[in-house]
Amino acid sequence: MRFKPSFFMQDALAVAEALLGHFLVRRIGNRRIVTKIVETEAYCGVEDKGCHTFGGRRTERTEAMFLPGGHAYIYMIYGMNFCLNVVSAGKDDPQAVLIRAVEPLEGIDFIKENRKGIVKDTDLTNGPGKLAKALLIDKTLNGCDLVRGKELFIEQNLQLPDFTIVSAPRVNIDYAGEFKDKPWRKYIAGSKFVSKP
DNA sequence: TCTACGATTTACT
DNA sequence: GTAAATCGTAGAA
Repeated sequence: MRFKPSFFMQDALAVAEALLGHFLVRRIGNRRIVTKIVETEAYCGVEDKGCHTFGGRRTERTEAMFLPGGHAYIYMIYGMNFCLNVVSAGKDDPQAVLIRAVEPLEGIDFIKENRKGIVKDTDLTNGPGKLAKALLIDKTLNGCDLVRGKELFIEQNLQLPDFTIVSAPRVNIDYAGEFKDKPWRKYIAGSKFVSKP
């Protein structure tokens, strides 16, 4: 079952926590990958020094973050990896949630083809660049609709179990000054599939 | 135009 | 533990 668009209109911090335990689905032709979101990071917009849109920066790269909540913001990092973000809050309020790690549920064979050489199941999708590669996510999906989309979308887990949410500082944003220690990384306690336990 | 560097991964010591 | 890989983008010139 899909979320209502209004689910993504909350601020990034709320969406980062609310997405945990729900499903990220990728469809390519008749192949299908289903994963569970286990780790996220909130990037809180113009106020947040760690965010690409800090100070209202609006460039070609960050344009997708200005879309209404529920769209995808995908960018290349270090010349070799892509990162998937879920745009949050309203139009022209450029916040986003970075999907840092997911747990493969369905289509693991397909994921293994995309992640050649990786043997351990827990190493397939435990990092933003890794999961992008595993789900064949690249810039062609930038700006796509994760609420109504067909190739890449988010589904509600109607049997969401109880779990504890751990808050921790975000990763690799040493340049963010006083924002670098904010506990805006969120993950499911005890999950074997998070990037940094 | 030109330059520096990053919301990372991987391999190697 | 450290470092290389690798290139689009932001910001400066």
